[in-house]
Amino acid sequence: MFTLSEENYLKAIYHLELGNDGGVSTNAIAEKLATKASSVTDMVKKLSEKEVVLYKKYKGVTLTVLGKTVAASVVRKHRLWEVFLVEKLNFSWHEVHEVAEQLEHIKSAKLINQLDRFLGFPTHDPHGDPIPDKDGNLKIVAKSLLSTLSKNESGICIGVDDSSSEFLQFLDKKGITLGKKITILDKEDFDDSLSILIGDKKLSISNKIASNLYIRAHTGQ
Amino acid sequence: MFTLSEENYLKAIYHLELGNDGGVSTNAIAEKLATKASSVTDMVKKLSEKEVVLYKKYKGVTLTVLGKTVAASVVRKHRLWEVFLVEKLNFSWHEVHEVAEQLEHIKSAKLINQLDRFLGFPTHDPHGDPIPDKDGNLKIVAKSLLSTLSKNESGICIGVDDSSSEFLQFLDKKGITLGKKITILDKEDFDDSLSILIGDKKLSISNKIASNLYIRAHTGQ
DNA sequence: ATAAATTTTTAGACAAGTCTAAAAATAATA
DNA sequence: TATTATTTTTAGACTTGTCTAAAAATTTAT
Repeated sequence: MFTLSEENYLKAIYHLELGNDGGVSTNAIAEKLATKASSVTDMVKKLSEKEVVLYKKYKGVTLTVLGKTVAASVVRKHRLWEVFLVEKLNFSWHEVHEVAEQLEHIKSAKLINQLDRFLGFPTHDPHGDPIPDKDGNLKIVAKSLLSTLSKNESGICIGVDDSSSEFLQFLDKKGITLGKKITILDKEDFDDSLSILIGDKKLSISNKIASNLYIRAHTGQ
Repeated sequence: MFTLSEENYLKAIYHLELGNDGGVSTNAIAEKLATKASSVTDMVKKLSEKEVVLYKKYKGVTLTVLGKTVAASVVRKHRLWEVFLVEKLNFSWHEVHEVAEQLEHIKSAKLINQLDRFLGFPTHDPHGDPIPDKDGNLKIVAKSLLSTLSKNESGICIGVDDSSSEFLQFLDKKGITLGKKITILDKEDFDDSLSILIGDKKLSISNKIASNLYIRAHTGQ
C-alpha cells in the first residue's frame, strides 16, 4: 500500500516519463511537486526500497513495471473522477482538477470499477486525456496540434495541451469545446495567428492558442 | 482548515456527545478512535487552541458551536457518500462505511452540494441515520426499538442501532431492509424472542436482533 | 476519610515528510 | 583540461501525530 505522498511522487514521475524518455531528474520532480530537491532524494530512496522506481545516485529515476501500474491506477482514478464531476455533478472542465487531486487517492477497487461502469466506461477525461484501463494501458489516439494544420484543413477538437484553469476558461468564453469541428480559414504569416471556423462561428486565435489545442484528423466533410 | 486527523476527532466527539450528554471523556474518545489516551490529550489541546472544543484538564471535552458545525459537515459528507455508493454504484449497505470514511474528508463545498442535489436531497443514509443539512441540523424522527413493541403492533423499519458489517449482512440474509413493515405476531416470554411478519414472510428473531432495529410507528393497517 | 483503583496528563521518544545549509558529484565553459 | 556553474545528495532540524512509561489527579471503596 502507498501513502498519499508516495502516490503523488509516482504520478509525477509517470507524467514526466511520458515527456522525456529516459530517467527523470530530481529537480524535474521537485518542480512538478512544488517541493525541494532534497525532499525528492529522500522520497526516491523510499520508493526504490519499495521497488516502484529504479534509482542510481545522480542518475535520475525510472518507474519499474510495478511503479508504472501504481501510477497509472492513480491517473485512472483522477480522470474517471473528472468525468464524474463534469458529467454528473455539473462541474466545468476548469473546476475538476483540484477536487480530482483529492479523490484520486481514495482506496477501493470496487469503488473505481463501479464508477467506471456508472460512467459508461469512458475512454477520455474532460480535457481529452486518455483514461488508463484496469491494467494501466492507455489507448493513444493520433492527434496533431491545431497550429500544424494548413489552410482549408479541418479536424475535430479532442484535447488541450495546457489544461490550466485560465486557458480552459478562455476556451469556454470563445465557445471552443471538445468534439467540435474546426476548419482553418486562413493563416496569417505576420504573427502565425489563425482564422478558424468552429461550428458556425468565425474566430481569430493566436498561435499560442492554436499550439495548445489537439485535433484529430477529420476525414470527409 | 482541519486535518484528516482533526476531523476524525471532531466526528468522534460529536457522536459521543449525542449518546452521553455532558463532557466526553478522554478514554471514550481513545476507544472510539482505537488510539491511546495520551494521544487524545495531545490532540484535544490542539482542538482547544483552534476553538472547536472546550477543554478543562481532567474534565473532558465539549464541542463548541464551531466544532459542532465542522463535525456535522463531516458526518453530512459521510452519509451523502454512503447514499451515493448504494444508490448509484450498487454497493450493499454493509460495504459503504469503510469507503465513506475516506470520502468524508474530501474538501469541496461545490462537490458536496452538487452531490446532494444529484442524489435528490436525501434525508437519511442507507442505515437509516439522518443526514445533517448544510447548517449541520438534523431532523430527528421519532423511533422505537422493535423490541419495545407489543404483540400485534406494527411499524416501519427505519434504521439500525448496530451498523456493523456482520449485523447488516445478517439482516440481508433474513430479508430485513429499511422501509419494510414489520408486525409482531408473538412474543416469547422465555427468551424474549419475537415472531414477526415482514412482507409476507414469518420470521423468528432473537431479542438481541430486535434491540438493534428501529421502527417508526405505523398508523393505519 | 484514608487507601486503592482508575483515569488523565506529562515527559520523552519515534516515524513520516518536509526544510535549510553545506558538501559532493556532474556538467558546462573557457 | 582546469575551472566554474549546476545539480544532487547529505546532515541536521522541524512538524504532525502517534506511542510508552511514569507522574498526577480523580474516583471508588473500605
